[in-house]
Amino acid sequence: MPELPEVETIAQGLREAVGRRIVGAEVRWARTIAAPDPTVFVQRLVGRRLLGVGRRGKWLVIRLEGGDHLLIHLGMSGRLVLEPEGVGEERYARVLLMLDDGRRVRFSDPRKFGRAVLTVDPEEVLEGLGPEPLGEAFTPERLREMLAGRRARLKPLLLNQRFLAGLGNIYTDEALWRARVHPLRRSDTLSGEEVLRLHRAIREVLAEAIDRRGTTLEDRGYVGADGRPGTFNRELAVYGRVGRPCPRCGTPIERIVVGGRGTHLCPRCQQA
DNA sequence: AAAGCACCCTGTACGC
DNA sequence: TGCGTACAGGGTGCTT
Repeated sequence: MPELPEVETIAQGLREAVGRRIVGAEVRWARTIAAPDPTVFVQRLVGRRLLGVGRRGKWLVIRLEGGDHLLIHLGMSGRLVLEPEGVGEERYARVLLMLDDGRRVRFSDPRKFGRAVLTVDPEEVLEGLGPEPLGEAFTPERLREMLAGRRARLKPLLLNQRFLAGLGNIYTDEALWRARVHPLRRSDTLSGEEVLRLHRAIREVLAEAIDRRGTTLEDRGYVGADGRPGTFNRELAVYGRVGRPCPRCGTPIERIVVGGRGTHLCPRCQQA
């Protein structure tokens, strides 16, 4: 699933197309377009030049000439690929943007959970998001305050985009493992030392994953905008590694369900 | 505020 | 071989 590092990787790849003009657009699955109406969506895109590509949490923010912003959330199975001219059709293509150099931006999404929004005011979509985990404002002290003001279990809290923007199931489990805290720990019970470890773990795991261009699991197919897979899966300590030894202590990794989400942990390193 | 659940989707795994 | 069913998962919305 595309989480912060995957979306960041895609944003970087998409910057390749900055300066190009959209000469055509096609919506093949109307519900992928959250707003405006798909017909209006296409009308407003065509003729616009791409001015910049950014990211906020798991949202991709594409700034367009004329003041519009194309926001894209990849959901679970979304891919955004900048493809050269002459590439064949793809079964799961939901939205296509034709560029003036012949290339196309293809938004593919087998499970149809992804969404695109065209808006002049991105804040309208993004304002509810929590802080950027890699941003300057996300300090250990800030995290301490955030955690102290809540009393939820860590795992669902870290997955909550209104609390912190960008973590998904993979990096939440990896960060908790690195910090050596249990996913069921209540947020307001962490010691100062544990908060520091968690803060550091979140930032390090995300930064390393960006360096590796994200995580591509064998059974799922995330790829960057250039079509290349990420390699952070080689660094995963717990996610999808049930029964395999903890890289730190050798204890077999366990899987529990928290808030309906599969959750991976080392029962020895991460004591409840 | 926290937590549980249904829902949106479909590929895959699994039992028969 | 093929069918039915459960499940995964990000996010939203509703209910308790």
